[in-house]
Amino acid sequence: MVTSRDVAKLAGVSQPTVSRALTDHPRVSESTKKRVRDAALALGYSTNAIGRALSVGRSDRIGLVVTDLENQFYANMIAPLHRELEQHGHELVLITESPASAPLPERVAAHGLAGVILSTTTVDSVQPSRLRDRGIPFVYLNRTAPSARADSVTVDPEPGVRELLSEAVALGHTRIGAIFGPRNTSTGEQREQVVRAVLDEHGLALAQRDVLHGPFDFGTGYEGLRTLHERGGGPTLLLCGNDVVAVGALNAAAELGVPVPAGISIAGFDDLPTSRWALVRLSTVAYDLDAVAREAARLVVARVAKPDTELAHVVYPTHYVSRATVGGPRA
Amino acid sequence: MVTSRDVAKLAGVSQPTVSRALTDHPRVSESTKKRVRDAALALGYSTNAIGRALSVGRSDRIGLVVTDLENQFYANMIAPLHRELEQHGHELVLITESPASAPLPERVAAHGLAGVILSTTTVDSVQPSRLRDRGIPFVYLNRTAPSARADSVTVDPEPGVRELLSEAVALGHTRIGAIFGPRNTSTGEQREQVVRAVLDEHGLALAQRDVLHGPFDFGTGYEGLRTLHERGGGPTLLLCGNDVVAVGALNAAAELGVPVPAGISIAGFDDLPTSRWALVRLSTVAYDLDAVAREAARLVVARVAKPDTELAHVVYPTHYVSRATVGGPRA
DNA sequence: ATCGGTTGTGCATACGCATACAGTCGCGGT
DNA sequence: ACCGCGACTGTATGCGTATGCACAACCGAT
Repeated sequence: MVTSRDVAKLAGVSQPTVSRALTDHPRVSESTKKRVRDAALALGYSTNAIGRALSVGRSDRIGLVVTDLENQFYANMIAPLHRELEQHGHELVLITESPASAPLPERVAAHGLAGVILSTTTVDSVQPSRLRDRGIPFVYLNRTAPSARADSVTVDPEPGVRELLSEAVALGHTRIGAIFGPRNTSTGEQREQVVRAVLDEHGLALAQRDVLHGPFDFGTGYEGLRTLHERGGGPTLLLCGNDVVAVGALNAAAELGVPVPAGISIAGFDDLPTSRWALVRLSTVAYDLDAVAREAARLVVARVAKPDTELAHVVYPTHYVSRATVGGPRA
Repeated sequence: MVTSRDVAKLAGVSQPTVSRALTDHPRVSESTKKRVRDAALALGYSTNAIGRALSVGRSDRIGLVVTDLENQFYANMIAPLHRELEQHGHELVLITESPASAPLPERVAAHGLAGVILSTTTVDSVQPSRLRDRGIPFVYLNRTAPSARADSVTVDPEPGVRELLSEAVALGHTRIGAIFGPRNTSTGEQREQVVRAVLDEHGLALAQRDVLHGPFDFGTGYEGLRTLHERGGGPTLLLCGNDVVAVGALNAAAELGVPVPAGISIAGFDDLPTSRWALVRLSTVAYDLDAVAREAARLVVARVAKPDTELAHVVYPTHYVSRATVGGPRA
């Protein structure tokens, strides 16, 4: 392995000078900088991230903590996050919150992460307060936790939900059901509250029996629609906690031979790329998923660089995208 | 930050003893081990990965190098890879081969990765020989490069393709087209060769005008089907380089109002989870994607632990899964 | 010519951990 | 009683980089 000392020898300078030259320290003359750079290039040297991390006390690695990597929602977050972090010279480390393994704060500290992006659904599992105790910057992505003071980037469901329900009401839907996300989730609860509030404005309410809850995954939507179908005479419009759930419902409907939207209308939330497929054409409450992810990346990076600046709470708007899965209620 | 020295002080031993106790060194008495463990627990200590990595000369981090994180194929690899690596005490770092940034070997070395899983489509971009020069273990996932001696886990297209084409011929298809993967790809080339060979056994051949090539992405399938459709009178069965391409074609067909399989049959390769959706029901050449990914993870881990053991080339079989997108040829 | 100030570089050291080596202690055998 | 050996544990050091500090060289001003 070629070290900065090797470069130093070749360039005829000391090791610290190599370090300074390569980090563009102002107190190094241009001529030495050039000599050092040439030597580094000749030897194929690139500074050892581990040594650097140990020396400066932190790495350039950002952890992304998610509940479930299989989930399409998280899968779609990874690419934009990675791109943005890479541009800032950081790398992305994936972490899942498996209850089996060590508590997250310990794992994060042990891995020497510079910062963490929390995008888990369940609120308490990561013990954010203990993260703060350890001085590890973290940012909430698509969820918040008021008690834990940290940057966050979230989405405001209201405009999108308002548009969606206006259209639904105009189409004549009165019996509306929902498959919401898990109850202990800020995202899930917020979406549920907004839906109920906006429905209330229209003089409508969700019947108890038309409301289901479950994790934000395919199975929740799939099983949910089957449950409602078995009961018979269910809602004419089914609001889903997110697109993954909605697609699960859509697939169950297809299997059961229930036409969408003629038999039942289905709406989602998130506007994932798959929802735009001609095979899916999911009507959904949309927002700029890539921008949200990139913003989270920017926030951690900024927080890592300057831990004591004012907290940022970025909120993205939503809008309704009407495609093919919401139509008039069945006769 | 709590260090091993803090633990040492609390436990009344020296720092090296802490290190040895926590790594379960045989020459440390059970009583001191217990005292050290208790002290560590009391202080919430976990060994600093950076310090450890610098000391032992390598980290426990495995890099996954992919062409395109957006691609569903890679997205589906990540979860099983992560799980398997985590079980072995390694973590997963994502790396994309962006031509813009530094050459991969330098980046890998700089990040201090213990090993690398190469799952890029293009063969030469990563310069595997230079990886070997630097002594960084790497493993090929879903591709090979005969010149570079390294472990690999691949898939044998033949049994699946054979089943697929038997069924297609039995159904009466004679005019068969294909959208293959990129030409400079081991996976793409292999699949193409096998298809041509098996077709040849049936006395069939691909007409030049019915064969397209392109990257393994949605757009390739989408544009490909549109191109064939515009020309008119195309093949009755379209073989796609992988499921992502096939789904692209499927969506184009849906937009164009071409019924599948009545208007055209479409087959894929990989059997991604989305291909099983009731909305998709893609007939495809399948293999155990999770097992392939996990095997790759196991191979790097083993290679990192013992760099000089014999090379492993694991090949998984394929089989054909007949769902809804392949039927008899149009009249 | 002398001196304060600036510029550029080297020296020493620290980061947290692991490990080769040296040392201590206690035990059993003669 | 002495020696030797094994069982533990401490000391010293190294991994590769960054950085505070000291120092040398040089500049311009008096």
